[in-house]
This record gives sequence, structure tokens and C-alpha cells, in this order.
Amino acid sequence: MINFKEDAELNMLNHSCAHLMAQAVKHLYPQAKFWVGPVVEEGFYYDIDLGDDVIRDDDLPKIEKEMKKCVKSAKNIVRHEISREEALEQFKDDMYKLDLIERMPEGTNISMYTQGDFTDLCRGPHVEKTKLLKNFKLLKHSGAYWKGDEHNKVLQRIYGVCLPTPEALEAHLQDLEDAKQRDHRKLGKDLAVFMFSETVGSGLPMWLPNGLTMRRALSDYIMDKELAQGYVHVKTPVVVSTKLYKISGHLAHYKDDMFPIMERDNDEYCLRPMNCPEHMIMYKSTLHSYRDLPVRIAEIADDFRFEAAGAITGIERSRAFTQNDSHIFCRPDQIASEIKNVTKLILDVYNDFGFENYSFRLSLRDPENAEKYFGNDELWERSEAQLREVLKEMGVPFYEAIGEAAFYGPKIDVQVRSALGHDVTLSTIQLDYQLPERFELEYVDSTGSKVRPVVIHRAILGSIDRFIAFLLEETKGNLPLWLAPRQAVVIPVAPGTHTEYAEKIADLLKAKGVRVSVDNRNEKLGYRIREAQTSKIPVELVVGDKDIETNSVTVRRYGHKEAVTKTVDEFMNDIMDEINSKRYA
RNA sequence: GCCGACUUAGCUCAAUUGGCAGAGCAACUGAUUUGUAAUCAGUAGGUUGUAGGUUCGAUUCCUAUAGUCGGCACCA
Repeated sequence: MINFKEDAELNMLNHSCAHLMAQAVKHLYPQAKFWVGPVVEEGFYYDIDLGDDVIRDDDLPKIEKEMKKCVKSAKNIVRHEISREEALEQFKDDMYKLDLIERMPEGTNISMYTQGDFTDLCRGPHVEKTKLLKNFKLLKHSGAYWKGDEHNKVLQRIYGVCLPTPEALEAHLQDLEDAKQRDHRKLGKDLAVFMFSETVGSGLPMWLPNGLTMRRALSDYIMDKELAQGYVHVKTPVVVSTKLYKISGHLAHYKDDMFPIMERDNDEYCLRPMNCPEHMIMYKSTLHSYRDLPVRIAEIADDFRFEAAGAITGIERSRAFTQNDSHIFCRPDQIASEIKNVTKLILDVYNDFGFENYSFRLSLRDPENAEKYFGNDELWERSEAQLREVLKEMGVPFYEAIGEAAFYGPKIDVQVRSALGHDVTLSTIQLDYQLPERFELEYVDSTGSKVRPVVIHRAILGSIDRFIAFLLEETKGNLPLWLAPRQAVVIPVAPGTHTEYAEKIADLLKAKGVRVSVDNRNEKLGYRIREAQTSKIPVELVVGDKDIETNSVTVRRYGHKEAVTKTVDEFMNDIMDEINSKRYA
């Protein structure tokens, strides 16, 4: 997918196109006042105040038409400069431009760009001729809070793209269309992985048989990895007393994102939004020696968060989900090595799945909003430095993001991009000095005195739900063999005549735990082949007279045109090797 | 939650300015016994998301509501 922001030529083209759009909007809506119109990865947008008017779907074609007129009439795009004082005077009736100008240092000149009857202040650069801006498309529009603050006025935001040629534009629009085809919500429906029901409730997924097979395989996979690294697994209840969250501090911080509290017999209960506090209680239930640390408590844990209606996105962000969670209780001197181990585990898992498009993000607090966070400055700076140090030492490329920390500590997040371009967190590692304090956790050190441990929260698959969403999109539903809900189908060439042999092959596979079925329906061979392919079953076995004679099967893998005939023994060895190796291709 | 849009058969979609709700696939019945992407014929399938309203008449217009979608805000 094109990144319009990174590419210098496209960046300039799209920035100029944003101006062109603003000119057209000004023609159609004379009351329009303009905020900012930047280039972003997916193209350009402009935030516009239309007074009481709003943009509707039907308006985009009208604006496009007007833009085409502006291309013809405006011709040249001319730069000139005025002083800050002149600018303040010129835009004295425009609170948005004044806001921008006032933030520039005194004494600076401000550059302006004019095309035809339209002038906008802008840093530039721009293309010189409007005729270069012919190949654009307005894609979508929405309300957007001024300065991103929900207490401010909602401005009208219009998104678009501009490309150098009609062919490039066409190709890009096709790419966007293709991306929709691998949206996990579409694939999840087509492949019968999960479903939603208005009657069950918004954001509450129901896992169909195929989905449950995947969840089981993934849970087993990650739990095996964890066992090998010294984790222990536990199970804790999804309904808990609110006392727990009063101690943890979550109740004050998090209440709006929780399902409503339940009351009975003078007690309050809630559906847990996370399971950290329960693991704290579990740790605290026994005495710990410094020799026994780190203690790594893991759980495949169902959690419930009342996500805002507009935030729900299939199983990528739902209200009921399952974390592959763990809390590592360790001594301060063990922090670096534990974080390293977790980072290695993340890289190991991503390698197993063949993921390449992800980036590590060091999520820091926003010092401007210090009141949002627990703990003092010195502690924050130290823990942020610790995480940064580990990433540097390991040579893992990462970027830093201010304001993305948890309220209790900084994080290392692994970000991936969904088919529709959402930046979502898959894995996370979080350093926490707060919960040990609040729950008064202790261990006995070498001198016999009681000391606070540090807690590292971590999730490798993130949530199993979101992981499956990403996996479906990455693989386009063509899942690795070991994870595919239906791994193989045996198709007798002539149902009846070859059914017995087909059943025999299927039984051999079933005996090894392979998820296989026989398609014995009274349909043409081509019909059954087609259905096996459209259901993305990885292994398709066709058996007929030729195969029976030589005790063979004719194997065709999903997505391949050619079929290969193998002896039954050879085939069984190959397929079991592949399943057991958990290879991804 | 905010701005905009959408919701018609199990699925994907039609239905001129308000005038008898249709098609393909899937399902079911029958015929056909097949060597790598759709065999033929027939049958059944709907309170047009839900609740109101306007109208002689509403899938179509209006109001409310639920769900979904695109963004915004949120995302321990």
C-alpha cells in the first residue's frame, strides 16, 4: 500500500490537492473556514468549519466536480510572503488561521499560496501548476473534533488521494478495494470462524466450530512456549468483587470502560476488565524468597471491557476477549533479563508465523499530562530508560511514542497494521512499580528483610481474538496447516465406487489427529474441487482408480494448480512433518 | 460517545418519480456416477432490522430505536 507521507513527490502532490479541495469547498460553501490540511500516510485531508452545515456522502462528487473546474481556471500556484503582523490583520476574522499564526514566533514571515481566487497560508512546498492535480479522488468524510479534543467543535474532515497519473490512481483505488477483501470481518464470516448477533449484544463475538479449533490450537501453542520458559498457568474468575479494583486503583481510572457494577447482599461485583489484580492476590498468598524469583504467572484469561460503540471492530476490538496474559514478579536486578526474555519470545512467535510487518513502539508517558499517571517523575524516567536500554541492547529497531504509556508504567508495544490500515497493538510488555506497592507485595531478600518486587505485565499474542483477526488478514484466510480448522478433504472421483478407499485414507489421517472429512456428495468432481478451494482447505486429496491401484493419493495444495500423486506412506510422513513443525508456508 | 452512511430470502445483490418484492448462489426433491474451480430439471424460501407516523396505497417519504460500516474521540 502506498505511503503518501513518506514519498516526497506524492506528499507535495497531495498537499497541493488539499488546497485545491479547499478552494472548491470555499466556492460551494462560502461560509467555510479552514483549519489544517495535512498529508497523512493514506493521502490528504482538510478539516473545515462549515458553520451549521455538514458534509454528506452525496457532497463528495459535487466537490470533486468543482475541483476539476478549479484545476482549469486557477492554472498557477503562486507563493508569496507576508509578515506575521500583516497575517494577523488579514485573517482577523478567522479564528482558525489566527490560532495557527499566533503560534508562530514574532518577527517571522509567513508564506502564502494563491491559486486563482483562493489563498491559504501554508509552509509548502506545492506543485506549480494546478493541471498536475488532475488525478484525485475524494474517499471519505467524517466529523473530527477541533484539535482532537472531544470538548471542541466538530469540524468536517474530507479525505482524498492524488496521484500523478490516471493509471496510478486506478491502481491505488483497486488496492483499497482488495484490502477490503482481506478484512478479518469478511474472512471470519466466509470461513465461519466467528459470528455476531444483535440479540446477543454488540461487540460480543460467538466463536463457531472453526474458530474454536483455531483458538484451541493457538492456546496450546503459546502455553507450550510459556511452559518451556518457566511460566506457570492459572485460572481466575471473570467476576470479582470491586474491592479488588479499589485496591488496584482501576476503579477510579477505569470505571467508564467497564460493564456496569452488580450489587447483591451489600457487596459490589464487576466483570473484570483485566486480570492483573487477581494475579497480584495470588502472588501475595504465599511467602516468596529472592531465590524463587522471578515468578511467572500466566493465564488464558477472558476479560470484558465496555468499549465505546464506535470503537468496536469485529474481533480486533470487542467487548469480550481473551488475553494471553502473564505477570512476571521479579527483583529489580532481574528486570532487564526478563524483558529481554519476553522480547525474544515475541520475536520467536512472530518468526513462527512468518510475520514481517510489525514495529516495536516504546510507549512513554506524556509529561504535559502528568496527573494522568501514578508515580513520581524520577521513577518514570528510570523505568522508561530501562525499557529503552533493553531494546537498544538487543538491537531491536523501535520508535518512541509520547502519551501511549499505561497509567501505571511505560510499555513496549508491538504494533501491526490491519487490512484497513488501523495501527493496533498485538504484543505488549509493561513495567509496573505501582501494583506491587498498592497490593503491598513482598519477597524476602538475602539479608532477611522484606522488599517490593517489580511486576512485568506481558501478552505475546495480545488477545487471542485480535491475533486471529490479524492472522486472517495476513494470510488472507489461507492459514498454516497446523491451524487450519479443516486441514484436509478427501474427494472420491466417483462417489460410491471410490468412497471406501477415500474413507480408508481419511481414517488414517484421523488416527493421527488430522482434521479431515470425505466429500462424498453426489456432485461433479469439478464442483467438489471448487468448493474445497473456495473454503481454503489446505490439503485436497482426490482418489480414484489410479490411486487405488498403486495405493496412492493425488494431492493438491490450496492455491496451487498442479496436483502430485504420492504413495499413502509418503503422503502421511510429509503431512505429519508439516503439522508437527508448525511451519507457516 | 461524536459526524456521516447503510440495513430487502441463509449469502451476494436488484426493484424507474410512492403502485402486484425479484435474480444468482446455497437449501430441498428428482435425474445424472463423474480424474482437478460451478451437470440438468423442479420445489420451497420474505411482517423489506424494529416501533410509530404521513398516504387510497410505503422497500421507497417522516420520526424514534437497534445493529452494521467509514472516520473522530477513546484504547490500563
